[in-house]
Amino acid sequence: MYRQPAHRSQSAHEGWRTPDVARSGELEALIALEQIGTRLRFSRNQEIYAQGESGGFWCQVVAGAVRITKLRSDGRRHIAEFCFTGDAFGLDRAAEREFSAEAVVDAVVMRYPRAATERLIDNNPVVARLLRDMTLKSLAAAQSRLALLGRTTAGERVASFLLELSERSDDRKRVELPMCRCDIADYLGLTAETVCRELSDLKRRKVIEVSPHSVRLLERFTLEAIGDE
Amino acid sequence: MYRQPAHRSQSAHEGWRTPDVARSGELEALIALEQIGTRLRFSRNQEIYAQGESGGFWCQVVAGAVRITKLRSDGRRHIAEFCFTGDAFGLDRAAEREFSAEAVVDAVVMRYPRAATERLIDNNPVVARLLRDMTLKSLAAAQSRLALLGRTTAGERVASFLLELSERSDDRKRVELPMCRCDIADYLGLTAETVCRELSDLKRRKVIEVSPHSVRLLERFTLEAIGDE
DNA sequence: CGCCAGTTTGACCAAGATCAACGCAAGTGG
DNA sequence: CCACTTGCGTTGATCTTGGTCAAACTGGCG
Repeated sequence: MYRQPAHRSQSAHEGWRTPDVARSGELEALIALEQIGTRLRFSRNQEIYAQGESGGFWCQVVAGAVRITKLRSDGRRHIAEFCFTGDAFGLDRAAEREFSAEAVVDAVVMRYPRAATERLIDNNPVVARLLRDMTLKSLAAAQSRLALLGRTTAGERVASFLLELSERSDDRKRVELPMCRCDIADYLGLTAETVCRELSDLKRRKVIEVSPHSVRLLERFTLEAIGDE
Repeated sequence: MYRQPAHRSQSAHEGWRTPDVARSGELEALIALEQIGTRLRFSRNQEIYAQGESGGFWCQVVAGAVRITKLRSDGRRHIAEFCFTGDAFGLDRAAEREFSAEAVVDAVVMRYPRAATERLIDNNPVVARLLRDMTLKSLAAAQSRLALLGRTTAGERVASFLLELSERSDDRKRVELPMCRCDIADYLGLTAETVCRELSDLKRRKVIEVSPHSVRLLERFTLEAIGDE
């Protein structure tokens, strides 16, 4: 999995970097993309786009966190994805949005119009590759989450959620939880109460320390044993 | 969702067609792709590629059905996807395969080497677009399945599974089930027994008729009511 | 200080898993 | 051709996990 560098810039380019050596033309591609994009600011719980809207653009998180959610007619909510700095979202090209996107905390987002992006793609293979890599990354993430939701216990889900966040954290031992418990629950297919209980259980077993918006990982190894199994 | 034409050819191009008018250069793109591909035949339950292998190629189903599975160390299995005629699979470009692919029934598959595909992509925007469309389609499918696995009851899962298959079936009222009950169970995150019970329940309520490898939809409307809700 | 949203904990309940038995059709070998 | 096996499918009885409901707690913030 792609790791964030320890020192982050606030540049809109953040997250575009690939682990391998940059290919020729990549910088130009990034500049071209930045030129068609708009930088936007959203406050906590503000909607970025809504389920059912037409999707004339896609986005990338510059700072903060975004949740991609689906609300069912009976009120049940599902969170498909949490997006952090560097993550792209809203790439799908369906006629209308299947999901809505909301800021979990105050966030900065680059928004790219789809039509202009298409033109760039057709004229610049490097842009095409960037976009495809991002899409493939989303696909891989979605598929590994499918395996998680399909066949795992509540404990396993919570453990691998913490590990997933810690992979993306600056400090491997400390995980920030910008979202509330019911967001986590809707992401993991559990209830907020069960998430609480599993966190408390891990706390009782001295695997983690818990506070409402952050967790300290005391025994990563134990967590991994729970999460993989 | 994209519907199969009523009359199918056995051409490797099957499934490439898009609902809108073909873009210029599309035929050339398809021919170029076909030239780098190999046509392969697999028998029931035969492995197409294995979890952990290096993924130097991607595939497309020409005939039959393929399941994309992940086996966990403790024996629990998860099926990420069933692929039918026209579906692409193994697109991800990770160092090694996260999932394995197996023929559900005897199947014909086109296999495309990744390196040659990359060259085509860089030289031909139409090929790039085709590949990206397929990837986006897989992504959309994975995300809507996430919502399904996250927050639904056994009955809802079975109902929407039947509807999903009927969307892709020639005869809207008759669904073929090439896979066994435990495949369905591993796909829906249930047990084979629960799948059976839900099917029996729908049968009892005269919504469907069931035989081991096919289902007749008597009351599609009821099924939709169960599936959406 | 008191309020409020979010978190935590407990008691109870139900959906679905597990375990077990049986049915049934397609091989297989004598 | 018929016993026997084998792999699925179906059904029932019981148990467990996690959901539901309710109440107490906590930390920010006006």
